[in-house]
Amino acid sequence: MHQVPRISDTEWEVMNVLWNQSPLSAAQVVARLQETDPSWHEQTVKTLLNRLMKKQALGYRKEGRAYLYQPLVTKEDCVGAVSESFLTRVFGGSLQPLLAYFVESRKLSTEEIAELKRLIKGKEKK
Amino acid sequence: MHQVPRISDTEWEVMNVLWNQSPLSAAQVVARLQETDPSWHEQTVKTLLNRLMKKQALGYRKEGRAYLYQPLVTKEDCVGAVSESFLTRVFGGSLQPLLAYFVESRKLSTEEIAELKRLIKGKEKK
DNA sequence: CTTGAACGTTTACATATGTAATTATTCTGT
DNA sequence: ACAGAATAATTACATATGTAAACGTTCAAG
Repeated sequence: MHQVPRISDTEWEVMNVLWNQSPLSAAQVVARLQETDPSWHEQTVKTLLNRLMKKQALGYRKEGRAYLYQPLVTKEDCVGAVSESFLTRVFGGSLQPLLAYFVESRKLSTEEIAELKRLIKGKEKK
Repeated sequence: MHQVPRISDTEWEVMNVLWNQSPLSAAQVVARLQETDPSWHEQTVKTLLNRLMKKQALGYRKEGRAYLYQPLVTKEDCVGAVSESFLTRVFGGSLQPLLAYFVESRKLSTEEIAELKRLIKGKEKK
């Protein structure tokens, strides 16, 4: 588990695109983001890409005129870091209250419940 | 579910103290925080209390020379807001991956597993 | 009454974040 | 070779955040 840079809310959206597929050019990243939210501004995305490079969260290779960006940190590592912090801050570090909260928080489909049971069964085995 | 102000990481620590017990004076809040982390600085806490008041997250009543602070927002509302944002940002809004991640992330005691099953059973009923 | 402790208020300051505009560079077509 | 389009780099700027110091006020003890 490597140490990961702190990634802000909007930066997460950019990273999510690149974790989903990479490498991508800036224009492609912009296009992906605009698919779900047309209000994304080209320059804003460029700024975020640059900041993420400074943080060593992204790298790039030149491809003609454009850069192709790609993650230097895994999503798993970042999810781990931010989840840990979330768990600590909001639920005092105790897993049970967190799980209770989310399980209670919304409807779960029958399949989701089945899946969850399966997961728990897996833990039990150990 | 009221709208809640955005509460930063360090502000959460202060709010947690006051959600746990209130009203408390600034000095008492400082003391509580220092119990778990002696590096808390008096002035830092005062600043955070002030910012939280500006945000309408805290209120106070005068008690002689000192203020007694108390939350104006419930922990439930704040947990709801930040959990929603976390779920969206990190797990694309899907509950199942989040639950899977946390269930897998660490050991669960037998009791915790039992408790979890109970929760799930409760959901099933509906 | 004066002084210091206790408490709140104001000011400080670097870094982070959201959101871009402006500028520089470079490929590409004419 | 030059102009325009596409990119990246630089600069901008308000607000948020972490972390306090400095200042003002007031109560309490001498």
